[in-house]
Amino acid sequence: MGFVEELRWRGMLHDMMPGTEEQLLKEKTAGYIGFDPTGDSLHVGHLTQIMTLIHFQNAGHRPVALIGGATGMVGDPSGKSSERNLLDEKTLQHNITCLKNQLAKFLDFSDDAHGAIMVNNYDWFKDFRFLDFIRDVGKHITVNYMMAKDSVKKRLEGENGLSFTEFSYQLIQGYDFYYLWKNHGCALQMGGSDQWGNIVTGTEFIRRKDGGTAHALTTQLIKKADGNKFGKTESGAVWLDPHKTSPYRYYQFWLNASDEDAKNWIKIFTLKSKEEIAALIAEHDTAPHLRVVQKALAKDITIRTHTESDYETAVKTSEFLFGNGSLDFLNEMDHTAVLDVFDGLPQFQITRDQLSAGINVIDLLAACSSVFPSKGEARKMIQGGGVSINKIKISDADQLFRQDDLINDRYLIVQRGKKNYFLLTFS
RNA sequence: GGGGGGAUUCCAGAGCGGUCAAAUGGGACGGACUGUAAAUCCGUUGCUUCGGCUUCGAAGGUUCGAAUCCUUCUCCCCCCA
Repeated sequence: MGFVEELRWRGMLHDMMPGTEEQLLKEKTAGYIGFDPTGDSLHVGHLTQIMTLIHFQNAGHRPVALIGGATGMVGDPSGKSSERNLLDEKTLQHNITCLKNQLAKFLDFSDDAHGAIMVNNYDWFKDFRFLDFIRDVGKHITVNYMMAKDSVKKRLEGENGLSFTEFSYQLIQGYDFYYLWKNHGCALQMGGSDQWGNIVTGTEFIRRKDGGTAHALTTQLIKKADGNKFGKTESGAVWLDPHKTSPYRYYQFWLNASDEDAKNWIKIFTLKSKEEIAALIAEHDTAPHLRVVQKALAKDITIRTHTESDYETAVKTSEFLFGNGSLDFLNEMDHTAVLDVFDGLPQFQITRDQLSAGINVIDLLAACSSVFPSKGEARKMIQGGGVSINKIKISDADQLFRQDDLINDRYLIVQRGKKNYFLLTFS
């Protein structure tokens, strides 16, 4: 199956320039996607682009990951983002290394014909002088053309205006495409559908400057079925870096997908075949409460993002917390095993001697630990029936905890709401 | 350079000199119902030793009393040159 066809049945394809599919079927092609190194980790929002590159590579083409060391400094007006800060060289270098390591988990960066490569546009922009740029690049694209872009138009009509820096973003990205086309034979740029305008500026620039042909392909932006933004949870973005988002949380994020979302996402974020997915969905529909699609989705992505054993720990933890695992289970485990199960959950250390007089729940949760940011909030939540300790709902805001309330002689398991667990360790 | 408008609690956005910790909507969080779904309904959404305390761009001032009036400053937007 061709690359485009693959994206199509998976529901990932948004738009492409005429001739793109023909080009890809005709010969092995290099294609790129840009990533901004604004942070030291990618998050699930980037996963669509990563999957696109994986499919691209699997179809026998050469994926190019462009790290936007230069563009990241400028800020793409396509988002609602305002001006970005310049990253210093050191941070940038650090971020690039981190991103590369993450991408290397998903793509094959070996040296063969379709091995992925990674480039940084800072390399060709850092010595590009302003006068050279406006003469060699700016000359070929009219302002009229640039102003017609939706991203620009929106900002022009909006309240906040648009700085020249941001306005010039599409030229910079356009030049990237030209550079890769010229030097790496890169004939295709891919990206989210919000990148269409920027990508097309690139193909246009290539045509006007060198009379060359290049192609554009965009993918669907992922949204949740209820219209909310994909990839955000109460604790912020869901990162691929296990230190920022633990494998347990990562697993939970996918497991919590609604039925509708899971059925779409399993096509997008796993490499499972059409038949496999159809079978899973059919199975799911006969017994929706078992959530086989969510489980398959979460398993597949967790393993590919992290490791098999991370996945197993996440499942074990989930089963204990959400299943009917009794506290005896924990009491029987040794300390290290307990810590293993709770790996990835927020933990707080509290000194043991505070227990002798008994600690009030409110103090325990708001002062001794940061389960709640303030006592008032802790109290309100308890009154609202949203707090459990050791799986027992707290009904009295003045309840005291003592030595013998501890599990395994050192732990308290705090539950805020149904899904948020915290481990308090006394030492 | 000239003229005009604006800055309010996470966001958007009301706010008459007292009854404003500040309408309303969104978001977020919690509860009920469930399948750790969706939809729906309900509650909470500055801090508190529950007496109060600190908030409405910043600093001063007028008042018994100011988010609301005055002065200066900072920032933002729009229009004209």
